[in-house]
Amino acid sequence: MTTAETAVEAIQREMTIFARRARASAGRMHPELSLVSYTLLGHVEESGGCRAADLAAHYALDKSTVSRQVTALERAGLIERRVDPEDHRVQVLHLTEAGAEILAQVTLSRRAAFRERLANWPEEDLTRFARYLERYNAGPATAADPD
Amino acid sequence: MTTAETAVEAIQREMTIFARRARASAGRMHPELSLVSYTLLGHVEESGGCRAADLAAHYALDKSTVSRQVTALERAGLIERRVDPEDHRVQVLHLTEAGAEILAQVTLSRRAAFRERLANWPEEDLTRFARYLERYNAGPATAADPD
DNA sequence: CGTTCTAGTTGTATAGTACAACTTGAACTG
DNA sequence: CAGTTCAAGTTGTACTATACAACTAGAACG
Repeated sequence: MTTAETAVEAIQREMTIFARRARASAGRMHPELSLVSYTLLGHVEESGGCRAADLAAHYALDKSTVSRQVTALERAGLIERRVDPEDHRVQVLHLTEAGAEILAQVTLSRRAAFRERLANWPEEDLTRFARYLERYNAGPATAADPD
Repeated sequence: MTTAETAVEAIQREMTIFARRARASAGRMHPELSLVSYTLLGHVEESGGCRAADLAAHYALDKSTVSRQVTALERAGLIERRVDPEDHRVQVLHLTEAGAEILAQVTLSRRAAFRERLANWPEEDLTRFARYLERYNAGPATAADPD
């Protein structure tokens, strides 16, 4: 086996480990927010207001799933739905103040966890690792994400 | 923000993206095998026969969850339970021939997917990326995996 | 013995998901 | 412009993975 093949296997193995851990912790990421609702909330913030259908498309989720997540986030007071005056079928989603706060808080606590985990890494390794991950994720969707 | 902080944020962001994709595809990784059952099956193979309690401990799953997964894998004919003659409470799990075949096949198809995704990477980047992932996963369990 | 520990199963509940059927509103078309 | 088709969301239903708690069966210990 070539060096490159060995490396690919190691990448596969480590990505699988990470994916498994991710899966295990996704539901209890934060008392307030699961991994899914965190990412949805984050997208609503970044986009500055988007539709449920945008979330479904972006995250490859069924519209019914998004509908229920949105319902839950609204019940929790983290987002609000504003009916588009141009098209009454559309609800534009916005963070509430509470939603923005929680999102910021969760982002900070996640960041602190990552910082801690990466605390002893030399800067050069951090930047290279970040570049590799970006490159990996930017790749075409294949069975390796992480199928 | 320092360069290192920027890199940590990028790592967090990319790991979150990966975790979300992992979660989305974990259930439909392969017609035969979900991500969880794949890893369980892999562990049974590596260990050369282990108990359900070992799997639960290793993957931080409840014993009831493992019990049901094992039941499903047995129903599918991929593993068999052998009652330990020394201790009748214990069932030692072994791959069946079919289980070993399916596991090998899934491993190959996953490897092919990773290979394809990483096809254009220079060997040096592959080995460095692999080292970074290993180092990341080897770190102490924290909220960043990927909590 | 009988108490306590261990391995695993089963009952029950919850979260997240998909698919299908439906509702409502918009847009297009003869 | 009426009728059809398209689009955005919701709701009904079902399934999977999960956890926790209660239980069963067997082992160990004293």
